Amino acid sequence: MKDKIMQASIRLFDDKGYSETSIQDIVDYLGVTKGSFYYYYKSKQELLKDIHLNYIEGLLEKQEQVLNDSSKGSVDKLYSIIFLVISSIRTQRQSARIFNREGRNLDETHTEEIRQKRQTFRLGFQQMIEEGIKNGSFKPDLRSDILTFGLLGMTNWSFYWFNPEGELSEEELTRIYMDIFLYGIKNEEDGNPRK
Amino acid sequence: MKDKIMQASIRLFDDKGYSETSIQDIVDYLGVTKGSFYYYYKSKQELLKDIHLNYIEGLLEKQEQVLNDSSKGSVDKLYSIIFLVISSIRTQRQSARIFNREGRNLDETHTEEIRQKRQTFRLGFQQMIEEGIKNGSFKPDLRSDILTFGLLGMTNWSFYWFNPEGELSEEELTRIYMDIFLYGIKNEEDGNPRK
Amino acid sequence: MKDKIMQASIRLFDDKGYSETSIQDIVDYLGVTKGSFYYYYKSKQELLKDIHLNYIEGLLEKQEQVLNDSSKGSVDKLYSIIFLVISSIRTQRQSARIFNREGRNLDETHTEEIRQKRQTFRLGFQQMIEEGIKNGSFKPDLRSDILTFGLLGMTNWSFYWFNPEGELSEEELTRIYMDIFLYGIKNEEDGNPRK
Amino acid sequence: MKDKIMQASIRLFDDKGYSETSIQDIVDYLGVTKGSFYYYYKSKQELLKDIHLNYIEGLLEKQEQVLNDSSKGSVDKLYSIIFLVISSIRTQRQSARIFNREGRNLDETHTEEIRQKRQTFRLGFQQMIEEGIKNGSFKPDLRSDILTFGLLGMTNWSFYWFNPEGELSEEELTRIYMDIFLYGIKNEEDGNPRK
DNA sequence: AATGAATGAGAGTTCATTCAT
DNA sequence: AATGAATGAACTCTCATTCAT
Repeated sequence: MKDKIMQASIRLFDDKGYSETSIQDIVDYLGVTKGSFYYYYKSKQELLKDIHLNYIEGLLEKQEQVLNDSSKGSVDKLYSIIFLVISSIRTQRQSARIFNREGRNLDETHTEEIRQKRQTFRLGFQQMIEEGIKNGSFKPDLRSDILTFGLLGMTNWSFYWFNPEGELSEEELTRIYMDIFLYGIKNEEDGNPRK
Repeated sequence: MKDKIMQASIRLFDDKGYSETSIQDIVDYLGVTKGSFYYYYKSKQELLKDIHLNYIEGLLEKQEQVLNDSSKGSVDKLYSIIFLVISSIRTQRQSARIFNREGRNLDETHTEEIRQKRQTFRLGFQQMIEEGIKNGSFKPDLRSDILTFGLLGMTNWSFYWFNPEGELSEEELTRIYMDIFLYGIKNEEDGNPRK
Repeated sequence: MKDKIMQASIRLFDDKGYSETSIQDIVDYLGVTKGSFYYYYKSKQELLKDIHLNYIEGLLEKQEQVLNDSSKGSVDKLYSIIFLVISSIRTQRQSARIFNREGRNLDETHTEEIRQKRQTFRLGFQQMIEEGIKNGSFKPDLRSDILTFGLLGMTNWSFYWFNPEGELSEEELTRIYMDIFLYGIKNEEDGNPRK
Repeated sequence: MKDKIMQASIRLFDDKGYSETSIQDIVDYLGVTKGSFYYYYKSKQELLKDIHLNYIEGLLEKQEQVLNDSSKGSVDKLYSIIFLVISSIRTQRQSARIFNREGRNLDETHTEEIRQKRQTFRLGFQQMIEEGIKNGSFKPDLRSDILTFGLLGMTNWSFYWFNPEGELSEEELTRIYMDIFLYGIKNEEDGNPRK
């Protein structure tokens, strides 16, 4: 039941927003009563916190696996992490959007906890890029911090438009992103190089 | 007064969220009473709609100027639009974040209107890229739609981390984004090309 | 209106108890709506606090007048304070009972404030008795503190049984209490003194 | 277990109040579950009723012993009953306070039963005083009813301030009360008799 | 142009109680 | 003898909105 409540809430929070979704909405959706909700969750806040933790901890775990995979080079790791995010759209889109939009509604205690895990993810990404720079995979003069923000912006934005059931597969999208990031979009053979 | 209400609301909506900000919060902030608010705005909704329209229409206008500037090549236009967005962070950050987060709270009538203007902006961007492909500035095999989403994701995300008062100027950030997008991050001189 | 709410609440709180009286009960009694209540009072707590302060401050004021009246001897002052309390039963019975029963439901901040004023009243009483001992009106070996508690117990208890509309007037009750306290109940002329 | 529930409840009801104490509070305090509570008590009401009956019946029993002790004169009986109440503060303070504060929360059926026993106690007290008047121990012109209310007020109030572990023993307090009641506080040797 | 009083619907939460196991 | 899941009614409080002035 506790899990059913969370699943329903994720759907509704993503759809209408955390504040706009009432406990009544959630329990109506499940055909139970408000008392039931409060049997499993101390408050609406706690539910939101659980959704956040669930999401970010899952993401961190998967990221770690990629980063610690010594069989992969930097380019492969980059691919894997981007793919990791993109492929999570299918299963985690709603959680991810809640994660990115509703953090403000967490209370102070959890805001900080979540903020730190979010940062851990970003810094893990960034370190991987710095490694790639050191080992010569990536250009030497890159701003790894900004590049990280840029990559995350690009992938995170995908949660708002990419449809994994559509014409483009997750692998293809990841490939396209990689091509852009690795080689750029400038046509060097147009006779007006670096115009 | 009407404008003062909007400015206060933008600040508060960005800070706490639309639903979490009460009319009382707004009028307290200004030291007036609720009656005043309703003298100028029919409803909270209408205020939100005005904030949305204000933002997107300003953006569209500026975009048009760039797109219609026949003195600029595709690369320059790309630079200008990215710079347009980045430099709006200083003056429009709060509006932009509200625009990207609170659209859900518009009523059906305005949802559609805003959605279309948002799309107009995106398609304008996309067309510019397609032109660049046609005229040989950009690589021929690019997916202009996805590239547009990617670029927008990158720039829009900047609203959440970039500090225009910080060590990095708006021009520098735009330059860095351009370098990444135009030439990529792969180090081709590492002896292991396209590893 | 604010005052009407307080008067209604005093009646209801005394009748059913603070916790057992809902805001709904109060506004139903007055034929208004819950919103009205919260227009005048920030919370149910605040209302309770106001009732407490109203009561104890009124009492302290009247006590001060008696204590500062230099035309009165100690016995007269004793009479006056007892009469003060007894005669307040007619107009303040409900407030007094709330004051004595519901202090627990105040929040910490106000608990302390009220506790101090309550103590001020008691210590004022006690000092008056000590004066009477010093000036020879009362017996020299009395425990003024315990006597004060005893007197207060006796008078406060009256709020639960004395009916000012009944056969006994306020003056008569005060007189009876005075007689007991001044001269005791023991019949010294019974041939078996101090049996 | 049933008794442990009652003991825990007495502590909590006295501390926070009947309405403010939830069944959950009680069972948490004991480390059991709500089901257990309802195995032993039909309802929260029933528990409150049991606490009331327990208290008043114990008191009545002890009172009866005193009243029926033909070896005691009226003054001794008075002493014994006051001592009975004062000494019950140590063991029964919490029950007594609940008894005096929470009667309102009993349902109609039990309100009446309790009211009658409470009255029986008071009338027993009063009769004893009337006997003392008849047999010449007490002054002939006393209002026994009011005197009884006064005595009870004085002793009952002690439940809110007297600390049996403090500097004053139960015997001493009773003695002080007796002195006041028997002989009064007026100093007859001050040269201004009955001033 | 602005106020202050009032509304009414709905929010999150608590809680005594029931019942199958 | 005791549990844990579930209920449903009631509770305090919030808030967008209205309207006479």
